[in-house]
Amino acid sequence: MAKIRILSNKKAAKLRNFDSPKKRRVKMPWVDVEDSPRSKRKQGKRPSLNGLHKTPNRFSAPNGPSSPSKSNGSVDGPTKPGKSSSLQEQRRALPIALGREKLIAKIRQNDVIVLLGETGSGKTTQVPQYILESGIAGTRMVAVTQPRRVAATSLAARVAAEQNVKVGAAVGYSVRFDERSGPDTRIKYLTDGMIVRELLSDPLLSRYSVIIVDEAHERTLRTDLLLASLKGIQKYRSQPSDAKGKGRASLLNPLKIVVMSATLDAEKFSKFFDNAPIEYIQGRQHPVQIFHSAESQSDYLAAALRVFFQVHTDQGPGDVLIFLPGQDDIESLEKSIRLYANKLPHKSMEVVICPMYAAQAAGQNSKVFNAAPPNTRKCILATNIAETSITIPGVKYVIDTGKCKEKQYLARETGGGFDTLLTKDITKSSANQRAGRAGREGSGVCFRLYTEAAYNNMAVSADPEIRRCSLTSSVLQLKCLGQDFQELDFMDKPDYDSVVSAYKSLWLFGALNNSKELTPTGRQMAAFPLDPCYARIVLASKEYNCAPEIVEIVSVLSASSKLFVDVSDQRDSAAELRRKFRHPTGDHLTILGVVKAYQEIALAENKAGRREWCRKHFLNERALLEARDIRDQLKQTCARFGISFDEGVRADNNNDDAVLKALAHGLVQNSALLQPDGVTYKQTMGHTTVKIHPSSALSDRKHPAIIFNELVYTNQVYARGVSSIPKSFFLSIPTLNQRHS
DNA sequence: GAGCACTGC
Repeated sequence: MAKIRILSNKKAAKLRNFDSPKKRRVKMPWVDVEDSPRSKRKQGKRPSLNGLHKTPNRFSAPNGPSSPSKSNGSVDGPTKPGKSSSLQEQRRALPIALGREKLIAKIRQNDVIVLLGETGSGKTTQVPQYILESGIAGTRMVAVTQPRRVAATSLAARVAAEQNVKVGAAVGYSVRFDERSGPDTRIKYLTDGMIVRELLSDPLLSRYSVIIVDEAHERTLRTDLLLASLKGIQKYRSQPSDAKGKGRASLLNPLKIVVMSATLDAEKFSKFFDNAPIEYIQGRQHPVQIFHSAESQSDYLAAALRVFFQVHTDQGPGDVLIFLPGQDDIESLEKSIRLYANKLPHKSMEVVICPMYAAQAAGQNSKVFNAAPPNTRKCILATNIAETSITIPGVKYVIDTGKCKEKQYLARETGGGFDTLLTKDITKSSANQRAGRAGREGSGVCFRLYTEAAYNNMAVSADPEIRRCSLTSSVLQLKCLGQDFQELDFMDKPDYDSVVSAYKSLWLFGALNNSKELTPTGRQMAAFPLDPCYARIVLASKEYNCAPEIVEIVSVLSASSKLFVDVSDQRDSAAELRRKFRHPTGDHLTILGVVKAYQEIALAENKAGRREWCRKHFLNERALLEARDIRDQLKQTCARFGISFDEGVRADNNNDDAVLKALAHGLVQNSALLQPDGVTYKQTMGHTTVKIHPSSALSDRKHPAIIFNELVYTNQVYARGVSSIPKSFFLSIPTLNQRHS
């Protein structure tokens, strides 16, 4: 069966035309593809092609070239200086250089300014240097925060080169696992998570005289937390010394804040900082011509397929980037494009399809970064990964479905909440960012598979993370600063239920006592760079004497990449190979088994051998390596609290019970009991009925009681990362009845 | 019977 997606109007399942005031008609030489035998349609899922052949697509004319404005995590400005060309010349040629003196004056006069700069304006590399060169920073440091690590490190490298110093000297960076800064460092690029960590040990950020918050429009939870804290810190540091009976504040320079953002929501930042002045910096992005669909598309996959071949057959050279919401759409579109590409006349250009999403195995997407061979067009099918984190060379055409998947935390008054992961319409800011991907190297074209009216109706930017995430970790961090989350002045108020559910979780962990005060346990938990529930598990492992095992497991769970890679066409053989790692109690001990096996291989094999072993077993080595770094970091924190690693991970499995008991301590809220139907489970705390996710080692078995890492609602509520525990374990865990002093 | 993207002294 062909897969038909109905989005809005069932009757509109027939594909509509693209219409244009300019009557821009495009011929579709591939119309005969519709004549492919029906039998072939059965092979694999792919979009409905209803009406595909009937009328040519037409796009409405753009409102002239557009220069999308959201900047991305990569280095602003030219990034490949010729060996001999002068970096200083390049600096002077940047759009921002013209306004240098004015900008310096503005920053000198104001405690806060909001800086709007388009991609390519050079704001992220130049403003810190201007501040330093003008002497505004005094003797302290300039911090530049970034949401992503790669951005922080590559920006530092660029600016160090411009200053003609080594990274770690006058210009440095600080990201997790990697710090390059020293006593001489004056400009420091760091992740927003890192500066929030610094806040915990230095609540006034006394090492800095200027904080530049870059990419503020992304509104990560940590950026919002930082902005809220900065407001208070700034007030405190500008007080006269006797105002609060403490002299300490006056010893510090007043703090200057520069908020850098995309153009769309600058007013909001300005208002938040008492109407701080807004400065605008012209960008230098190549023009991107934008076409909107004349009518809304009920089937974005079919529409994307049509438009791709339209571009492929009618337009000049240049790679095509198609934005899709998720892996299944990518795989399905890949099959369709492959099928129809084979039916093109021989003289046409070849098509190389590059799927791109985060769960891919290492190296699976390497061809995307190589230039396409002669007479070949790359077609990149990507999720949001290509929107900000990865820049793909050669892209001239963007096809934007207007959809993405977004995680949203649904807090409940009882029993904790769960995440939803649903396909949603993108935002204006995201749409502009996607279009901008066509103009990285030259002028480009973006085809939007939605109407101009739909674009105008989009939200300006995504709901800030503070309204979409669990707040448990942030509430705990603020508690360590002696602050209560709900008393802080945030740009957007968090959802009340989320705050309540965060406090409740922390109380259940014993991190807060009955008076909502931080306990010693809570302070210890906050010291771990972990989700609070995992931090609780690590602390519990001391009691049960299984810290080595727990830390291995928690490290893998905390790694950003998934341990098991998914190659959907080899799903069966992958499952077969994984069976030998499968532990009867479930996913947690299965992970431990994989880590142990990898460590044995690591002793016996060289780098290539290890990589081959991972590939053969469908394991993501990147996840294992990242987990190793996390483990080493966690061991250091453990050492501070007397958690011992002397015995190491036991070779036999007779510590399994202890491991499961420790896990249960952090996952109290994530537990469920088998229902009489023998398929679904009911939360022990809360009323949600859940199923075990099919990727779990336990999915095809029945267990009276389970604990799990997370609940995600996609088309059902699934428990992921599941282990079976004896019901009696619940008795040993702190529950609602237990009081904390 | 199925997985948007980031991040942490």
